[in-house]
Amino acid sequence: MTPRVRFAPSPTGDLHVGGARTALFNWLFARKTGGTFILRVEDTDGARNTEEAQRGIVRGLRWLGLDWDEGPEVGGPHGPYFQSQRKDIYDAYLAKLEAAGRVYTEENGAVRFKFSRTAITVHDLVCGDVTFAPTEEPDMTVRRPDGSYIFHFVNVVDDIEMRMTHVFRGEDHLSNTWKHIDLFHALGATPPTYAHIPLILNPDGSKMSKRDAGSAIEHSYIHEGFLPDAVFNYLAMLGWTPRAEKEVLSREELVRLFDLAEIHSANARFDMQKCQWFNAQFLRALSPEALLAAVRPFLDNAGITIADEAMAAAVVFSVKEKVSLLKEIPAWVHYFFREDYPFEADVAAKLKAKPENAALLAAASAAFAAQASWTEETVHAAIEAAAKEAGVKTGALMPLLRAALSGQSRGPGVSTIAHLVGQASCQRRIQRALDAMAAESPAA
RNA sequence: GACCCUGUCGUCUAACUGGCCAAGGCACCCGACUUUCUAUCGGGUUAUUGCGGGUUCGAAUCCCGCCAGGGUUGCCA
Repeated sequence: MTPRVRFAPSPTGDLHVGGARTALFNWLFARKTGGTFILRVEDTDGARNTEEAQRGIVRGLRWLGLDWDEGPEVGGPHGPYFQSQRKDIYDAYLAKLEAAGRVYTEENGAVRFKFSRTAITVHDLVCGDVTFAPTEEPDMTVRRPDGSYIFHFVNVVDDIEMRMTHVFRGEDHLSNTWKHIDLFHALGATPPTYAHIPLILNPDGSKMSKRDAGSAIEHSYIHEGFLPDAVFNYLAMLGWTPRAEKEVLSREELVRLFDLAEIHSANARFDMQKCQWFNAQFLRALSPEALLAAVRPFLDNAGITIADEAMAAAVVFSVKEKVSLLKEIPAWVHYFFREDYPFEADVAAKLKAKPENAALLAAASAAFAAQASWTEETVHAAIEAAAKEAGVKTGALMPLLRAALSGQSRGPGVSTIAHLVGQASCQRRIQRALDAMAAESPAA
């Protein structure tokens, strides 16, 4: 029997890291074993579910590349995949429970499931055998007075109906699993194989909830400029360590290495810095074109207009080792795309620091103007020659040129900047800097 | 409160079925290099493996107790 696993979110809010990680482990298992990954929307609580939340979850899963084989948008033989559309099925299963004498109706109409009140053992792939003593809890409500059904019931019914073989979910469900097993037995079905994976905690060890940093996929990752593969990689390693020499791994490598038995049983704390480190690693591995495509929304958002695609790709590529998040890139490259960039305070001060700076810049400008070929190498050579002729070290001229050409004190190599903005622009940029220096330093 | 899970450097984790100075990544600190850096290179600090007992020649690994964190205990999922 090929494995069938599912991710069953409730659309009450954004896709949460915990949920994303649960989906990811299910996906990894399915892809590893050649099984089927199903997405089922548990929207039985009409009062709390929203259409927008549901779309957000789908968006988040797609962004992470967690494609499902059955579920919303793709269909499948066991649909519908929205619990809100499966009432007839639940009614039928409730009738089974009735026939077996395992339910009773209260005065207000709510229906409760009679627990067997025997010891129940959960055979968990991560936690081992966990035995729960006969319960003293009140019987469990499975249907509300208004006819809608409760999570525990529909979850079990759908796992039976959708032929789930394994159920991998957060450890917060472990304590309730005996109820599900009780239900499976009452319905004459065999429970799936369970694996309860550890929860993700905040850095301080408290429970990570909706509003905590790093909790929402869309807000904390997509909008911040993370790469899907990087988040995928980091999430996979929260609670699991692949047996590999390295930890920066591709999706394919992660699938190949995945082993459910290696998942830890201790909760993991979320480390945003490590997550960003992963992102930096993946960022550097991107080609100029891929990097440009990824950063484009952030460039657009910063009001940067691109005229030359190849040049833009080379530009973002030149700063890829300076950043760890895509959203940081615009601040590093904006001056490449405009010539009215501001001179940062310390940069302006540096330019005016020495009276001879103007002459040095003018010399460099003249050297640039004389260039017949314009490659990074020839530009570099021209700068060195200009410095030598002026009697200063190359290291003295470089910072001045950087300041004049970019208005900033940080960035890619000066030759790279000069080469990318082009010969003509270099002339204009240096002249503009000279003008600014003259205007702001009447005394000199 | 009861029940369940867990407890190795700040953090994520290693350490074959008990056996070499408890290993690595991230973070941090220092140094070097460089035209800049949130880059790169080099080096380094941080753990009596939650605490206390016990078993053993030997325990992070096994047993007991305690403590701490998390979870569950809903007509939420």
